Amino acid sequence: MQIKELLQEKKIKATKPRYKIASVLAQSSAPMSLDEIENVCDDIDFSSIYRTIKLFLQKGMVTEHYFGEKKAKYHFHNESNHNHFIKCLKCGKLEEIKNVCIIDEVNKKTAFKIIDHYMEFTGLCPDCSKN
Amino acid sequence: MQIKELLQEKKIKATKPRYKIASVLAQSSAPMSLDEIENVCDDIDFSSIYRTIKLFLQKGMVTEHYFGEKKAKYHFHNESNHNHFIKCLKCGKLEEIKNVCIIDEVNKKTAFKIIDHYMEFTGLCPDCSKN
DNA sequence: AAACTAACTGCAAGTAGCTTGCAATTAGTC
DNA sequence: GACTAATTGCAAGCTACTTGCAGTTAGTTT
Repeated sequence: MQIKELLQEKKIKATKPRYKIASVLAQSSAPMSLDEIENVCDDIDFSSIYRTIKLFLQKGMVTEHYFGEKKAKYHFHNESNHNHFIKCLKCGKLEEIKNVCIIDEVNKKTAFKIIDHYMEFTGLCPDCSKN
Repeated sequence: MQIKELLQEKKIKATKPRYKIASVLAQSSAPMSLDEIENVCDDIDFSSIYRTIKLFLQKGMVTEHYFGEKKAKYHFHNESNHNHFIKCLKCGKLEEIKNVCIIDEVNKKTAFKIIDHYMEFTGLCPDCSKN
């Protein structure tokens, strides 16, 4: 789906900053922090990036994660992307894990009504486990 | 295991602040933030709590988590505790999920060598899903 | 297509949650 | 009980957001 149509669908006024931030996030396979977005969009003020991301979060366009760090990272949300990542202890690389589903098992173990979930795995990527 | 013996085993000088912080964490089933610890240990300076927690982290006595928040929470680590939590969207209550294991499945899906993992589920606890 | 206006942006100042330097204090050894 | 290296409290500093406000802009109305 094109960014323009997505913003229309979500009833978000399509300003230049929003268009650019959405494009950058949509094209990044790895979750990005606010200042990583700022580095790419150096013509946009940090506070505007911050407010745009908050808006995208409310609209369900991005998800927010803390990969064992105090800095939040944001990931463009779509059907094919299920928000399970694995992070390399050595180089910090984040990679998505697809088709892993544990919801049914968790549902059996708890009386909570599960609405969302998030998993984080840490290890060594193939390159780092060699050396 | 007694706190005193644990500190000895980890070769940590058993000062009063450390003893108290370890006791508080060991007795709490829910992960605690630094200022939640400070509220209970109001005679201990915040910076000492901070440094003690960093030490406990290095020694593998506690684990650090961000439950979709920018504030870190710390959880006493032991064999019976496997670090999978579920958080109520409405009241924020955190509850531990036991005996959920997905590591084998993730191992099949990725070339990473998995060293640690962490899962977070969000939903409504039984009380909150009633109202 | 120019005027209108409600929403958005940049700038600057403010806050929360950590993080560190240093002098006074203390646990564990001698 | 004296010694000393490690730990603590205090205060200052830093990082990552967060907010108020006046100028600007997208989308509608004329």
